[in-house]
Amino acid sequence: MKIIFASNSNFGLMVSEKLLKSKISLTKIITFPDKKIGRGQKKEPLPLKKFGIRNNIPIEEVDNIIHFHDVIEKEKADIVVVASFGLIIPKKTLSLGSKFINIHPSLLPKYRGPTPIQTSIVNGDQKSGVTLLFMDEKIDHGPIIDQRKVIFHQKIKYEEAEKLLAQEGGDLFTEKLPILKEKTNATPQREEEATYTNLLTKRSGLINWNESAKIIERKVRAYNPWPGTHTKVNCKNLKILEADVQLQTENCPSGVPGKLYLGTNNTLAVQTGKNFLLIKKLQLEGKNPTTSKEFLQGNISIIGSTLS
RNA sequence: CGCGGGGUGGUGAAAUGGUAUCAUUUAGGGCCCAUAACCCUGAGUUUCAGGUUCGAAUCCUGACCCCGCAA
Repeated sequence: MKIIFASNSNFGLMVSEKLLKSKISLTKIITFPDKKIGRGQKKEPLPLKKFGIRNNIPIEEVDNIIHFHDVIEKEKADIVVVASFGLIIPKKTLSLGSKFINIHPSLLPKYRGPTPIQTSIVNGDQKSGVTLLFMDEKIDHGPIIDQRKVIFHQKIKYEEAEKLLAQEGGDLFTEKLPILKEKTNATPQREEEATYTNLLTKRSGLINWNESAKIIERKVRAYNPWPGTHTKVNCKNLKILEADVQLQTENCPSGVPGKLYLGTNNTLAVQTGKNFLLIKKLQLEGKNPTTSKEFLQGNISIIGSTLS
């Protein structure tokens, strides 16, 4: 059976790794061409391409939907698996005869769109899941083959959630593969329950200190490593890598949101719209990541200034 | 050659040509019912290779490494 795997994300990479472990052989991987990346603008193959090379899976580098159409037309694969591919596949391509299966890291119809994992963490969901569905021309809209739930613990971070969901997604696909050949039952999504997620930008990670510490702390977990949660101190970029919420008692001093205090155990505490955010790990522009305790050993004078 | 910051005790930072300093750490001692608190004493550092200089962490050249932005 010919299976093509199309993805451009780390999630896709992890799913394909899981499939490899489950002895599912992919006929071809479709991913974006090498991009200029990092300092120095060196061209670097995307992780999924490297994965393909390592495991002797043919790669097709595709960066537009016309080229994608041609590849699908030529290959005549039985199944095309798509996991956060980044291009919207038109009906013309979907009706070429291959079965298009999407692995989406949320419990559809909740969290359609590009950032389901981040959104569920920001919303404080206790559980999420992964959905296997047939694709149609609308985004994350097709009939559902099956779903798996994944429990999110209290302090789950993006990368951990992504890994859990990718593994569960790989398992789910592996399990359903035998019946995908035949006529498969699939349940249409309940349209009235659909919610959508938005694309994140670098700006999404800019912290608004008027928000509550609870929300900011969730964003710290959801948005790292990208776009990262950042703020400015003395005109320099400061990334918040790890944080906690500290409840504010009534007799605690209360200042403008963004103001820095010395917290318990020599950590950095920031006044937010509601309660304090305890910064545990941070990174100043041009510097290595440090714990806030270490950071304060040489930067104690920062206490009292305000983040913006 | 996309733009930029940086490399100083184990860790985080000062010192911009003249005795390398501070915090933390660590060893020992003191105080105390007790302590991660407080006091005293000690330990430990300029990434590497050249160059300029009476003298370099500091200025110049080269190498290696780390990081922010942008993509």
